[in-house]
Amino acid sequence: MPLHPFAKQLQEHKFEGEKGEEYEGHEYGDFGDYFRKKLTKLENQFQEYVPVESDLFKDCIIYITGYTRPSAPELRRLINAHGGKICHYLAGKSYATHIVASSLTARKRQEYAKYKVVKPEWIVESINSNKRLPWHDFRTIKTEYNHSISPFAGQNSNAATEDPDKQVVDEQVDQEQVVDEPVVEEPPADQIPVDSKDASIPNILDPKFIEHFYKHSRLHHLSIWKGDLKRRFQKLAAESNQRTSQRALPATSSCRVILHVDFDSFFVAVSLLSHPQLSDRAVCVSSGSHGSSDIASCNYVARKFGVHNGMWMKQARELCPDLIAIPFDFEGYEKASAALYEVLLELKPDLLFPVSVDEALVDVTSLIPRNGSQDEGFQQKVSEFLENLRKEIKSRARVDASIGAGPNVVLAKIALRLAKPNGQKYIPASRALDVIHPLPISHLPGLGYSSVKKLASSKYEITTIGQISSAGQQVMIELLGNKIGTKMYEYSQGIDHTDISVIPSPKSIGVEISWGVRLADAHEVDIFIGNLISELCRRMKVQEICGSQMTAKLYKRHPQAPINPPKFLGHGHCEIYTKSSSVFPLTDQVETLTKIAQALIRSFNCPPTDVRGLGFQITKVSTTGQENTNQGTLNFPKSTTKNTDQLTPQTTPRKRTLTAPRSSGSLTPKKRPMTPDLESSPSKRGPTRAGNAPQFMTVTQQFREVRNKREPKEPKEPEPVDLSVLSSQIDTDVFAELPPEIQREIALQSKRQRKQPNFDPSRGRRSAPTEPARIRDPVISLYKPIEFCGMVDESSIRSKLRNWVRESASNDRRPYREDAENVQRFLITTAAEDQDWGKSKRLADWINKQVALCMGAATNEDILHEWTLLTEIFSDVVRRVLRDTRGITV
DNA sequence: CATGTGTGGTAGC
DNA sequence: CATCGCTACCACACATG
Repeated sequence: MPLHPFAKQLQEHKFEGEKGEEYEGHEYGDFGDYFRKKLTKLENQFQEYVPVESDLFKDCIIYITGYTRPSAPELRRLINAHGGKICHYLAGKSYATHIVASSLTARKRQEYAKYKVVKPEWIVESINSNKRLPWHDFRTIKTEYNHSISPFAGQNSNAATEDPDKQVVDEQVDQEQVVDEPVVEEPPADQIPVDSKDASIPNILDPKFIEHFYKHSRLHHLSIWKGDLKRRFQKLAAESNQRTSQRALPATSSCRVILHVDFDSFFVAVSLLSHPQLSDRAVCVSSGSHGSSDIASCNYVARKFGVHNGMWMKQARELCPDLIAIPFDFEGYEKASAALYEVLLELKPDLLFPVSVDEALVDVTSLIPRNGSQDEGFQQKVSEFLENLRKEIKSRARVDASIGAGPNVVLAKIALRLAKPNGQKYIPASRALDVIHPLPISHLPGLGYSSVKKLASSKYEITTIGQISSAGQQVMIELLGNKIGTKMYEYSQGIDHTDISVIPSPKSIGVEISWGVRLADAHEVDIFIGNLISELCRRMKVQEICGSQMTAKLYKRHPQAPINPPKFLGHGHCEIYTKSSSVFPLTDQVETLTKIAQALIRSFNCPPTDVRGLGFQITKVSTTGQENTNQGTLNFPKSTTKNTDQLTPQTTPRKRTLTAPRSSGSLTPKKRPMTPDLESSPSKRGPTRAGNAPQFMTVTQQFREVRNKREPKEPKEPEPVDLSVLSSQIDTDVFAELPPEIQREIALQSKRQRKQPNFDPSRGRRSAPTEPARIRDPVISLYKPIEFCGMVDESSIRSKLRNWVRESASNDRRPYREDAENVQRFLITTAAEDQDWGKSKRLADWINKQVALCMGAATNEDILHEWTLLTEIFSDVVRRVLRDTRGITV
């Protein structure tokens, strides 16, 4: 029997390194992914092997979406047979030439406005009449939608060619214009009008959406900048520790001088550098001028009207009708930030702890010498120091900075609030209580909106720091809990134990988007998850972080919330759910994490159209980079760099009290290295590992162990198929096509694992026995994966399959991934190639029967369930292949 | 009581 | 038309055995 080239390829295909993964082509749970990829591959193959009947759709790249008649697979077959190409997802705006859809949601109508969106009849009737009919006659979207685009775009870009700023300044034009126009950062005039639609948001399914969103998200930038700074200073600290011996920290905390340095209304100040003529006006930075746009930052002129950060434009306008909005200037922010940190580094402070892109804590104790404890001139010296520092920052960053100073962090922070705008304030320990007690509790770092409200509305009616002090520690604990209560009480006494000498290593890494998320169906949800996880993994690779657990977060539209929230494309009022996976081996692989993520989200059982946001966080992390032991003390060797002391009027050599390093200093190892993988997932531990005294391994070492382990040279341990992941991996197309009872079954499997969001999140429920993504102990045995090399005889195949099922049943074993792969591969080949097409169907049925027979009452329910599901998948894949290769429906 | 999960709060503009 | 509501961490209540 001559092998069809496609079948041959399948037979010979090695599944390792499917997509060029360096390792863990066999990471657990891969089977589901394999299944999905294989189907895609199948379809791609068909594009080449299906006999071409005509050239009708030559050069057409067609995307099919939603329910269609004929079905999507049938349409695919027809299109392929007539010279067209299928596009499996809308990769970019321009990729697909046509979209086939019977109907579209309003949102999709908008999204697809630029495409040729046609009804399936276009395909069918074109084929029937043997010529490509004009697509206009089969439009899904009515004409008006396709018009409005280009005229507007042209107008937009024209407007941008004029210089809006000049106009504004010279003529005092209405602010409304000012608001809009600077927002347009524009390409040169020769830009093609239609293309200047850079402003349009990419399709949510397009990976570009995420890129685009993050590019414009201020909160994203803030977080990323902060992370970058932390890493940078951690590295710096590590280096400085290597070069020099431990440098002693100033003796007691009470005589230290900590600065909290921060730019005034940072974003707006920097953005104003490009609009200097507006600096006396009420100005804010926001991404648009319309009602629901967030105010990221507003200047003090605007603040006088009650405008504040985070407020919506709509409300701000009511308070301050003349408010002017100017656009973000993310590059400018980075530059100003760099200038600030340069200045601070040049100080060579005792410690430098980044708080934010525009904000840092600096220990400058040894830069301001003190003559005895009762130094009358000390305050003056501090004052001069701050003055000079602020001048230097201003001259280098071109933006005003304020500085708060105090003997500890909390006092420095409070002082900063008092210093703003463009000022400085030193709170010496001796005057601390007098200064802070009259202040409102909102001045305390750590008390946000909720806690302030809680304290004020309590029976103690606490509104000032002084009242915290008199209420006492017990009351605070009663109101805020042990830790925070104690801390806030201490703050009220001017006491703070915050240690800025250590920059802790990262404990988690995550991504989240809860804006612009509008998804039509489960398939789209999966695609979006995939894109998010890709982004997450990209960051993990850059940061050299691997992790062993995932927490998924879902924003679900609140049942009573409107479909379209007041904020354009915002998440509106949502119920938020989180769910963690069980622990898995350290990884940073997209495929693995995507599957886990999809399984987690699926478990929420949220209608896809109600999804308003998704987030994923990786925990139990380990860095692959250099040594991960705790460091972060930033000691600056005075000798190695030249001292440009212009900021330190006192040129006295800094005194270095040679006390012993503090217990939390950089030489102190972390309490105990985390052992995420080896502890929590013993199944992945190699047999030899037990004797290895893992407690002496650093995290890094452990990580390397695991990493090496993942690419085993020795015969692999068999891995069970993880059906909770697997089932979630079934292509939604496939899922939709599964018989209802199987769908229910799969849904049930998810339900059984955890509560549904719709339910009251009461805690009383038993937790389910199976967790998603759990890794079971693989049996290390004489296991050899099932093979069918060249087998043709049906009865021998049957007996092989029966033995496989029997043996597994008698060992009460879940299906192993590799077995499942091999069986499925064999079934696909048989279905696609064997002269006797019924054979594949019979074999699938046979497996089904054997499972029913062998996996009796004695079998563990979960295992039985997995086997059952597996057989259903087999049957389904056979059905699909038969239909797609031979047009046979069974 | 040690441990894990889900939720809530905070910070930066 | 709009808009770009992120990220990391800590702390707690509660469940589990």
